[in-house]
Amino acid sequence: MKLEDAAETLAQLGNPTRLEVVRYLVKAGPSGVPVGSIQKQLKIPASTLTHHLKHLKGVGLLMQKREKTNLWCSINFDRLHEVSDFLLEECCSFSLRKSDNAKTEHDAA
Amino acid sequence: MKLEDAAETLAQLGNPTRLEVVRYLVKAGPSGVPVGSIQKQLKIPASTLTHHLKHLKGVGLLMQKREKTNLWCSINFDRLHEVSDFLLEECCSFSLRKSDNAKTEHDAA
DNA sequence: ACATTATTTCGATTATACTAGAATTATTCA
DNA sequence: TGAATAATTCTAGTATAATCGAAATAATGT
Repeated sequence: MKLEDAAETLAQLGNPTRLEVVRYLVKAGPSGVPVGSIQKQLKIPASTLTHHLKHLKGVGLLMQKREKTNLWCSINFDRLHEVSDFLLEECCSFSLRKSDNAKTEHDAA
Repeated sequence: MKLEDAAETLAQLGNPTRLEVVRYLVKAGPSGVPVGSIQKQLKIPASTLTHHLKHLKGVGLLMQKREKTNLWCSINFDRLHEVSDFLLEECCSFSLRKSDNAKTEHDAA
């Protein structure tokens, strides 16, 4: 995952309303929920919700499929994994040596 | 970790310049690097860098300690873990069913 | 076609973020 | 004290984001 993509995805997750939506969708599982259910449950005005869903879809975190009058929303779990992996990849090489202060490998150029 | 805190932290990580700084600091390891080194390496104007460092410090991702004329910056690995854990916690209950997820009929309209 | 329900677009307001040059402050060392 | 280096504050221009009501569109069932 490229840094720019990771940053963009993290930025979209970094909004309390959207993160709440994401959490709700994760709990809903792979089958997802209709837009209207999200709206009623989380009490987000319809136009505001559409706005945020567009953002989430834009970074590939949200998948949608229409069924009758409802538009079902579900989380792209793979994408969510990619992002958290991006953060973990960066720090896991040092996470096992958190107390190791002896080694210094900063390159000053 | 509270949703609001996670959102705020993710928002700070969701800026390309800051994420680049974070990546650089992670690579530098626990001992960290002076502000000036970050500035030269990543070619970020000093005032811009200070601005971003303030943000990262504000959400507890950055630790600083002065030594002589240099202000050494290092990543708070625990904090970084907390954030990625927040994302993982939300999706790990479904992470074993990723193939289900991939199979869902999602039209990329 | 018409009514019903679901969702989106429009539009306007308000707020916050990014950027970076110039001036300033802070720290150390001779 | 004065010079040198390091980092921050000040300031201002520019851009992007969040919010949500009202109107419009889409899809379905009768």
